[in-house]
Amino acid sequence: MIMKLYNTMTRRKEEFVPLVPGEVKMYSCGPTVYNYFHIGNARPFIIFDILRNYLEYKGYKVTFVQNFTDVDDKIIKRAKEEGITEKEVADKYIEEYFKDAEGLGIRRADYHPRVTELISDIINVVKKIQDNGFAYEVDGDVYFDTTKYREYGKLSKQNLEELEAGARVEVGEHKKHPMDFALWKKQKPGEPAWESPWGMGRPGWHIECSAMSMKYLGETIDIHSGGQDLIFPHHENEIAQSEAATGKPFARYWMHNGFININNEKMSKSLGNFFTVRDISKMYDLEVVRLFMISSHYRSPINFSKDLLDSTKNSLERLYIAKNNLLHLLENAKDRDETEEEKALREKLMTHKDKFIEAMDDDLNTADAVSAIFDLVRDINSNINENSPKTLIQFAYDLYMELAGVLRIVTKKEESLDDEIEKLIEERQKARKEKNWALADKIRDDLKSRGIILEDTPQGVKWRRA
RNA sequence: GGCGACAUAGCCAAGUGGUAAGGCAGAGGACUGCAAAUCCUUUAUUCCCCGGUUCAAAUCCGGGUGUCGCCUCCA
Repeated sequence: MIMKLYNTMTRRKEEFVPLVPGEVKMYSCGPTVYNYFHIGNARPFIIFDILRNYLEYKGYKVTFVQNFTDVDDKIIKRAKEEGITEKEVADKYIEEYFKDAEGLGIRRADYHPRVTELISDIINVVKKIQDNGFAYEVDGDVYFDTTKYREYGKLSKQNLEELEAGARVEVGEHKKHPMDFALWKKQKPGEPAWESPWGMGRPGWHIECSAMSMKYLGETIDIHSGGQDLIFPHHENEIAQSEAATGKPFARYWMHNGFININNEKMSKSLGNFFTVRDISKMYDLEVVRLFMISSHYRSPINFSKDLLDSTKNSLERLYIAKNNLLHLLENAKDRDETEEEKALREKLMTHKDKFIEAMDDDLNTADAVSAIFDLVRDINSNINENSPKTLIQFAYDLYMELAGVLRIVTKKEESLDDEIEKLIEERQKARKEKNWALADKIRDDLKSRGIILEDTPQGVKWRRA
């Protein structure tokens, strides 16, 4: 079936048909690496990682690019504060990005370009724009001339006059129009700079994404994504620059995720409701955060709180218990032919996969996809037990892991126990055989206080971590 | 002023014309030596309010109300 995606450009769900059949080229705006990334940054990283996975699951060859902005005012400021170089700041937080991203189950992109590595490519794009008559230089700064680009505002559905009314013009800027923006910024004392046809300077903020997208994916790409706040001005400017440079459409589908609020308020440092993923990782397994993010639709605004994470943690627990039950059943399963009824069960379980795919095809409705997994889990729990044949258990397990794998949840393996605890469990089993319930319960309570929960099942004792 | 989003049970959240998914929390039951896990039952005559269209609306239209966001760095 054909997938539908909501395209910000047309404000409609559209059938997704890539430019080259079977191949998808996607670019997602990445972090400015001056700090640990926060829970709001995490949302697009997770969502578009899942989009990428799902497109691959559907059989597309996906090329995915996500940039690191490693030259920018915030990085320069940070470097000055800490008395280290801009590169050291960027290197550190790129490394930290990968740590947190891995915890969240986010795969690395095919390319993670850094601005400082592509300066000459960026300069070339700026030159092209200037050669095409869409940019002008004023004393070492190069600005994009928005009045020359007739379609300016097509993504955010604004026109120049309206924008002008709300615009703020900084003193000392030499722009011809308030909405013009810098492609190249003249060096200021003490700032990192590179040689260019306009003298020493550094790229403006928006140009890097245009240059990187073109370099790794070509002049027209399939999907460009990011947070809703990037629609204007960042993505609007990217479109203007790129199309002014190439004369070709820049991206065919624009996808934007909704914001995360804290108690219905925007997260900001001044309100003191700012959470980095690193902070959260100290209290929760980050897989909980991943499940939380995909439990609602990516375009809806969502609230974030500890209570919501606690609730999600319990949901995830249910999924893990189901997985581990299947593994446990598999260990001692009987080899025998399936009955007609059991064969019919396979069909029933497959209906959940259909629902899953239908949901994902509908503009990445992960909330519905997750509910399909819960439906599958319920059917598995109700119908598969210690009497089920091995082939059926394996089938259920594989199906479950296939769907969970697309979302990259329920990925962790069961850990092993240390010898001391193994011994206590054996001791308890012995006590139970002798009907020494007092001792058996005492051992169970002791283990519980050490974070090990025991369950007595028809196939013997099972354990899990609290 | 311009552009836009959201409002569904105690909480979270799908559904967007055909009679309210799923999760968490709670209650009752089955199972168990007792638990845990699991399963079953139960929790919205109703989807912010008021009109309208329709055989039929949470879903479409009009008008309100409330909350939030972008237009300035921002996911």
